[in-house]
Amino acid sequence: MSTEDSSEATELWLLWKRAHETVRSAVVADMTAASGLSEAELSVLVCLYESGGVLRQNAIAADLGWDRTRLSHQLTRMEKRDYVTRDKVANGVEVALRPEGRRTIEAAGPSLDASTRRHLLDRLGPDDAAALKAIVERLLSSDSSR
Amino acid sequence: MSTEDSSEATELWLLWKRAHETVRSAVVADMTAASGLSEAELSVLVCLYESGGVLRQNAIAADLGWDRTRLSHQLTRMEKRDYVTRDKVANGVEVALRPEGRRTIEAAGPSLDASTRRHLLDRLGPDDAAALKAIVERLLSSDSSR
DNA sequence: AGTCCTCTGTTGACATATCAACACCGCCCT
DNA sequence: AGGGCGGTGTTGATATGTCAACAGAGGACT
Repeated sequence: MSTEDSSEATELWLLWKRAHETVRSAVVADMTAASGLSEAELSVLVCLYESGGVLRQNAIAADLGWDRTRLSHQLTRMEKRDYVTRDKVANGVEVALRPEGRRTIEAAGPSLDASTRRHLLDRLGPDDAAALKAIVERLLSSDSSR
Repeated sequence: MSTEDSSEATELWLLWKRAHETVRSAVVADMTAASGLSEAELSVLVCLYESGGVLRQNAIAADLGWDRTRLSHQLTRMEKRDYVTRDKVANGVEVALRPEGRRTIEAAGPSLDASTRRHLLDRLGPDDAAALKAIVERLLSSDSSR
């Protein structure tokens, strides 16, 4: 860095982005090696799995902070891979985890834990980890667009 | 959220990703409206601009945490839009900001400041902002892959 | 009934990201 | 010289994300 022209807000945003990108690429590389899942597939599968295996499409989008279009395309791809099914239901679409998807996400879980611990949790001390968690939770709860 | 199966590390990572995605989509929407720049173009232009307008391709990739391929494709697109030029130089390629790129990033700066302040800085208190900054800086400085 | 909303999801065109393979250059080594 | 080797960048195929336009269901209003 040299001229340092950004405002405080922009500077924080750029730093945050860079840190996020760094951790993300490391974790994604691990996950691709361990399970063959892409980041997007993993996000959707985790979301479904943690909610018991069935969710409205809309709920997934809200949960991940994705837009409708992106999720729609992603689910189309995941249907082809037998990870999920879609069923029309009153005023929406219900997405359900299929056995292949469940098997895959269950197999990927431990790798994900190890990877996130190595690239994120262990690099922060316990104090920073707790602080970061509190901060992102506050950020999410103050989000007007959800 | 319901069953809560993730480890502490995975849970923190998912929360962080979601918060990042939320802020990102809001900022990107603002920037697209204000300047027509995509997130990727903005990142590269900011990086170049803050370094005085000329950087080795490799340095940009390191600075942004991107991989070579991604940056190469991105620069190809940005050359077509007259934002930057590429020149072969001893052991690498030098990327330079062109007038069109400089003009665009200078015009976008204030919008970016306003947007990041609104969607990030103002949602954190001053304390949280300082804490987040310290955390990401520590994360970045402990990164072994750079 | 009809019309007008809003919410939800889809589609196709296009922008962007990723992966594997390749090309080039400078350096070290013998 | 000749032969590896690591660092740097490119290319094309493919996967993924974004945008604008559309489709359909249901609710509110007259």
